[in-house]
Order: sequence, then C-alpha cells, then structure tokens
Amino acid sequence: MIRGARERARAEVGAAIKEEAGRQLAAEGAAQLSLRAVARELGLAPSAVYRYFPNRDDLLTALIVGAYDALGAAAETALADAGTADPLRSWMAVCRAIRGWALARPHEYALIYGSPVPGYDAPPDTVGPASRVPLALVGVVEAADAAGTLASFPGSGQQDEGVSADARRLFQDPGRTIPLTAAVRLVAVWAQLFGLISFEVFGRFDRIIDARDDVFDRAVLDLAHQAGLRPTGTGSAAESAAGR
Amino acid sequence: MIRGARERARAEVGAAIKEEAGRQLAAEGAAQLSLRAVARELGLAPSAVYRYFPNRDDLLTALIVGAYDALGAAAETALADAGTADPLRSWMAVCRAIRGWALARPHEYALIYGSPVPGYDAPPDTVGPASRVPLALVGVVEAADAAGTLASFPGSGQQDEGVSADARRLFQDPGRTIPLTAAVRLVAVWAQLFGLISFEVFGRFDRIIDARDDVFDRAVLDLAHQAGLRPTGTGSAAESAAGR
DNA sequence: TTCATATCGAGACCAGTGCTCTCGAATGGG
DNA sequence: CCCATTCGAGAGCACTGGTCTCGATATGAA
Repeated sequence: MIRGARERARAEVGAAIKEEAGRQLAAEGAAQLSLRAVARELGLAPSAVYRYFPNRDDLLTALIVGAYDALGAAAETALADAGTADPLRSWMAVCRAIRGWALARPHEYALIYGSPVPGYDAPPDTVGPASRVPLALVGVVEAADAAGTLASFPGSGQQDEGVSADARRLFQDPGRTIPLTAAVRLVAVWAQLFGLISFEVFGRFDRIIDARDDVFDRAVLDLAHQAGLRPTGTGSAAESAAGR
Repeated sequence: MIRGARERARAEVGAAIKEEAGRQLAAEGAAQLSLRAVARELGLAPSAVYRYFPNRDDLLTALIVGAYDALGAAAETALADAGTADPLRSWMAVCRAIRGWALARPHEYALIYGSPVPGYDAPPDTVGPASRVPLALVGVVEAADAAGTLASFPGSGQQDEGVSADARRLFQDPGRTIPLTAAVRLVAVWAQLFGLISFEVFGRFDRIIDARDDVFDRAVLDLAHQAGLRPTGTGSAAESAAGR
C-alpha cells in the first residue's frame, strides 16, 4: 500500500491538518475554523493547505464524517455492550451513549446536528457514517421484534404509504427485519430523541431543568414505548429494569 | 413620541436596515448576512450602518427577536383560533402552526432553533419573545387542567425536584396554573416537538419520508399524550377529532 | 549516476469581511 | 441666525477564503 516516502509524508501532513482543524473545531466551533489559523499552527503557508484540501468545505466535510463516525461508534458499542437480551435496556443504553457523546463534544455535535450551512448539502461520503446511529436504533427494534416483544401498531398500516421509495428499499433490504410500520414510527422517534439532546446541548434547558439526567431518561422511556418497545416486567419496574 | 424630523428619519433608516437584513437572511441564511451587502443595497457607506447597529451581532439579535416574535405570534393566534373547548384540538393547531411557520421560513427558523453561534449567549431581550411559543404550549395544558381532563402522572412527583429554582418561580407564578409535574413533562415534550420540526426543516427526512404531514401529526399526538392531554372521544377517533 | 518530471511549500495577490477613525456637511434647537 | 450635534462618506486596519506563480526538492526512468 505504501508507495514511498512521498505518499507517507503526504498522508501524515493531511492527517495533521485534519487533527489541528479538529482541535480548533472542538475549541471554538465550526464558524471559527480558519484555514489560515490551521496553517499558522502547523507552521505552513496558508496556500500549502490547499494541496491537501481543495477548500474549506472539504476540510469541514472530513470533520463531519469523523464526527458521524465517532458518534456512530459510541452508539454501536453501547448497543453491543448491552447485549440483545433486553431491548428496553439496549434502547436506554444507546440513547444515553448518544447524549453523553453530544454533551462531551458540543461543537462536533452542532456540526452534524445543528443547522446545516446554507447551500451545503451532504456529500455522499457522509450518508454512510450518518446512518450508523439510526441503524443502531433500528437494531434495538429488530431485537425486540425477534424476541416477539415488539408492539404492533393497529390501524396505522396506511401510514406506510408515506414512506419514500428509497427508504422502503432501505428498510426492506435483505438482512433488515424491521417491520415497515415500526420503521416509520422509529423515524419520528429518532427526530424527537435528537430534539431532546439538541435542546440540552444548545443550552435551552439552562436555568430551567437541573435534573437533566432524570428528565432525559423519562422522555427516552416514553420514546421507547412510542417506538414499540414494551416495558420489561410490570409497570413502574421499567425504569429500574432499564439500568438506573 | 415623535420628537422631530431627525428621530423619525433615524427610525426609518434603522427599520430599512433591519428589513433589508431580513431579506438577505431569508434569501441566503444568517452566515451570508453581511453588513456591507446591506449597506450596498441601501446605497449607504458601510460605516454608516454602524450609526444604527453597533455591530453585526446586534443586527442579528434584532432579527432573532423578530423571528421569535413572528413564530410566537403564529403559535398564539393558532391557540386563540382553536378556542379552549378541546385542548387536544388546540394542541394540534399550535404544533401545526409552529411547523408551518418553520417550513415557510427555514432560515429564520435555523437562526433561532439551529446551532447557536459560538460565544453568543442570548441577550436578555430575546428571552421574552422566545418564551411565547413554550407559553402557548403551557396554555394548552392549563386549559386541559382547568377542564379537568389533564392526566396525572403518578409516581413522578419526585422529578419535580429537578426543576431549577428559576423555572419553579416561573411556573408557580401567579396567573400560572400548570402543575409543576406537568410542566416538567412539557419541557421534554417541547424539546421533542422541535426535534421533529428541525429534522424536517433541515432536510433530514428528505428521501426517507414522503407523507410528512401524517408522520408529524401522528408523533405530535403521541407528544400530546406524553404532556398529559387525553384523547377526546374514544380511541382512534382522536385523530379525526383533532381536526384532520 | 544523471536528468526530466511531478510534487511541494512559500509568497504575492485578489476580493471580500467586520470594524474604527476622521473629516466635512447637513440639520435642527436655542 | 448660529452653533452644537448628528450624520454619511471614505480611508484604512486586520482578517478571511482562494488563486497563481515560482523556485526547491524529491522521484522514477534512462
């Protein structure tokens, strides 16, 4: 794979640029990310950076992909660690992992789940990494379905008509077992979950809610129900069963 | 009020600047909003704008306040139009009005509900206008409470401990009748509602969900339940009763 | 080993930004 | 009517993203 010293050097410098840009992103936010500042910090001429990233947006895209991957990895390891025995427990674990990652890296979170920069539509390279989180959630629902504990949604079959052809292909992919109806529900739940997290990360709960862990857990439990995950055990035992 | 021709002229130019800035915001987004471009469009020297807004952030704040007020007004008129007879109907009306406003003005929505610009924390003038939407939601819950149809939340009284002192003061204000427990629930519901809207406005449902109206209504109905609003009539009649 | 070629970084440069300062002119109140 | 206040213009500063050219350097082939 390694062709020669030149390619190695090139890869190293490219990585250093991305790394330094990541540092600045974490410290100051995406708006303050400046190619020139990155170059300055690395002892490079500003123009030299353009040998590695054709423009600022491309550098930003690299960071976006990195953030999606990091968040996706956090969700996936939480899912793996929780096992498949108790879907509700897995659900809580994944949601908490996502929230924890977001609170620890607010700027990276804002980069991927904040307002999209105008005129910027996600390049194809981002859709894979971006789907890792929703697919982790799908995994939980499929585990519940496999265990036969997934709730059915009577009378909402007609809603499946509203799913786009692309999504239908995605959800009815070989390997996927999630019922289409549950998938539609899950899309809405996914959005609501990130509403909770965004409000907290962006400071909308400041001076309003102190016990954010509790409020989050409570809401996420409701979301689990909305997604078709039934409480384990009886009634109020759900919360403790979910691993508090 | 009008002191003289000079003040009138000053107010007019100030309004023109804000208006032109609003145009540019709607067209291009907040990131592209340039003091110089505004000045250019108005035939002013760039420096002249600084007589009216000390810096770019202040101009942006004026736009933020305007957006909060416009969205708040939309929510309030929806609430007023729906009347207080049927809380669930009011709930749907308010949520739909918010969503409609957001979809029609994506850039203004992003300005107030997207990622906060780094190092910018909301000036005090924004908190009033910003509370209009949540207070409209509170109004719906209070109407349900007054009608005696608000669900109780058994066993979640301890969560009230997590409410900050500020919020407690706010919610237990004279004139407010919402039970503290319901208020806590509503805060989470509020966040989830804006998660739904943000995902749609920011294009996260593109190529996934086609029938967004239906998915939104379905989720908002679940949120109503989560907020303690009980379905009117029996079971599946709720949707039609909610005014589809 | 020698040499042509491809790659690299530096530096000058451009257009644009937010913002400050100064200066002349208009204006309106006493 | 006159003088102080207000206004807009314009120059200028420090910064940004991005382009271009030009030497230096390393690489692969002869």
